[in-house]
Amino acid sequence: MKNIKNDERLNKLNHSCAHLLAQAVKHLYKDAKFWVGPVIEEGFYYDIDLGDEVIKEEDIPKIEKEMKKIAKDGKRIVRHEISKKEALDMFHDDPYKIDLISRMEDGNISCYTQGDFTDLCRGPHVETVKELKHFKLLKFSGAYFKGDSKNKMLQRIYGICFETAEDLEEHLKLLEEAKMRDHRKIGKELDIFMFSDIVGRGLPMWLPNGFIIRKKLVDYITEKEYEHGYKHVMTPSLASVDLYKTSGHWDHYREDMFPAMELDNEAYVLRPMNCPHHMMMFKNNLHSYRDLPLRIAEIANDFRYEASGAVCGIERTRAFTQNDSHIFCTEEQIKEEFKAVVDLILEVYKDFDFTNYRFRLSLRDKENKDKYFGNDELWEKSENELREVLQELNADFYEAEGEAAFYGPKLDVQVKSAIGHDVTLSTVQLDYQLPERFDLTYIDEEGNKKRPVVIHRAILGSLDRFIAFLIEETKGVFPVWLAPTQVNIIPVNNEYHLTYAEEIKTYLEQNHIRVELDTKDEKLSYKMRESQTKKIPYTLILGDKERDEGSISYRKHGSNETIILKKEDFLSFLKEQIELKK
RNA sequence: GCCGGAAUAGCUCAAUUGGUAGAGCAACUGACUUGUAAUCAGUAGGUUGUGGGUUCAAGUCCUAUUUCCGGCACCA
Repeated sequence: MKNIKNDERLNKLNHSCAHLLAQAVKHLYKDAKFWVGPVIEEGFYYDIDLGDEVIKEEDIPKIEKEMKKIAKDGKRIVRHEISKKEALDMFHDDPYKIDLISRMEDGNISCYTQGDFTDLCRGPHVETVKELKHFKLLKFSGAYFKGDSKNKMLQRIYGICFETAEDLEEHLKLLEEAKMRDHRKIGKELDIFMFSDIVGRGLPMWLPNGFIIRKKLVDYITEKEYEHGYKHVMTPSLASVDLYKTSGHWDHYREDMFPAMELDNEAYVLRPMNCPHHMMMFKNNLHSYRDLPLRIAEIANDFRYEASGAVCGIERTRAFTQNDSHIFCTEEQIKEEFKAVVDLILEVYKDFDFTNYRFRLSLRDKENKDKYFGNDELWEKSENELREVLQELNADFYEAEGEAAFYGPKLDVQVKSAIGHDVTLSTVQLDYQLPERFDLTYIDEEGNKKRPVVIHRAILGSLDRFIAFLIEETKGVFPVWLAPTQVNIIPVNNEYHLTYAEEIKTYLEQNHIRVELDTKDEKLSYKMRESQTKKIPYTLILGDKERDEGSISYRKHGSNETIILKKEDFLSFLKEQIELKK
């Protein structure tokens, strides 16, 4: 999909189109006041204050029509520079513009005028509105002023503009195709998971197909972690409120936890994360510096009372499973351990053929320091440490302020979902705070008590979200080792070939292949179609020929080719693909 | 949580201005006995998310509520 922001010409077109949108809205809503209308990767938007009015679905075509009308009229877009005082005069009755202007420096304030509409803007813009021919308004919604939920909600309209009709059409087609990849759609079609109103919002139930995928992923990552020196543990899905008061989570996230279960003298909560349990596990022993790094891992169920508007399929749920780990190490070991985690992430992504991801160095918001534990010095230090490691790894990354955890900075691995959500798949976090709060210590070479550092990390992140992404990347065509059904057998004729088909089924089953035999009284082509739409990796056709020579003929999903192999050769061919990930 | 929208058969969707809820696929039954993406015929399937209300009459209008969808905010 085209990134509008990265293309100079498209950038101009879309920015100008945002002005065109504003002008059209001004024609239709006399009292409209405008906040900002930036270009984004997906096109542009404009945030508008319509007083008590809100944009409705039926308003969008009207606005679009007015935009076309103005564009056809073909006014020139004229730039003029004004002083700060002139700007303040010009927009004296517009609190939004005054807000912007007051934060600008005198001398380089520019405006753009097209016909009866003038907007404060840096530019650049296209020459005339006539150039804005191939645009579409895509969606609309409320959006908080300055992105703060304490502020008033403005009306936001999204759109996109292209140079040619073909480009626009192509883009709209891609958007449609992306919807077909939506994990919620495929998850339903392939019976991977389900939801139920009466079970509750955001609580996924994994159907047999989904369970196999989860189990295989758990086996995979557990084995991999053993290879990398992790020790797996198991801890309960709830804990006393005191535990979270100690960790600080109670103060920070109380509202986002399921409410406490209060008993006579006790109070428990469903756990929203596993760090505190693992901290206590570390504290269970006296540790020598020789024990470090200690890598405790768990496939852990967690529960978060996510805001109703945040819940999204299995991408964001209220009950989920983390592939979590806490690495307890000395300060000297941070870099090495951090690097090892990044290497592990890369290794895993390679196994899944993931290439569309970006590293994000998530830093604290310097304007809002009270949101975070710890002092400036420690934050500077840990942020620098992560940055240095990334540089040493030659990793391509971007920095994002305000994305850190309250206890430390993070390296997040960001991916885009089919419908365009920017989500975190994997994360590595550096933490000096929880060891302090839990008073964790180890004994160093000189026999002194020292404070360890904790690296929090999740590779598959939450299994749920990981599977959501996996579904969208593969379009439901899972690699053989993960596919719920690996082989589907279709006898040419039930009367003559069923016995042989059953024989092959047993043979494969005894060799741990997940196999189905389709005995339905339907045409071969009908069954082949079903086998393909269910996205089963291999479909076997067994008839006279195969029975007589003890062979199988298979067709790989998505291919038209039929290949005949001895059953033993087919088995080793399958095994090869399955073993690859172990 | 906030703004907007939606909810009809297992699934995907129809149903003029309020006037007897339909289709395709799936399921089931029967016929056909088939070599690589849909064989034919029949049967069954619904308190239109839920609760109130308006009306002679509500899938359709009003209201509350639940869930879902598009964004915003949030994301340990």
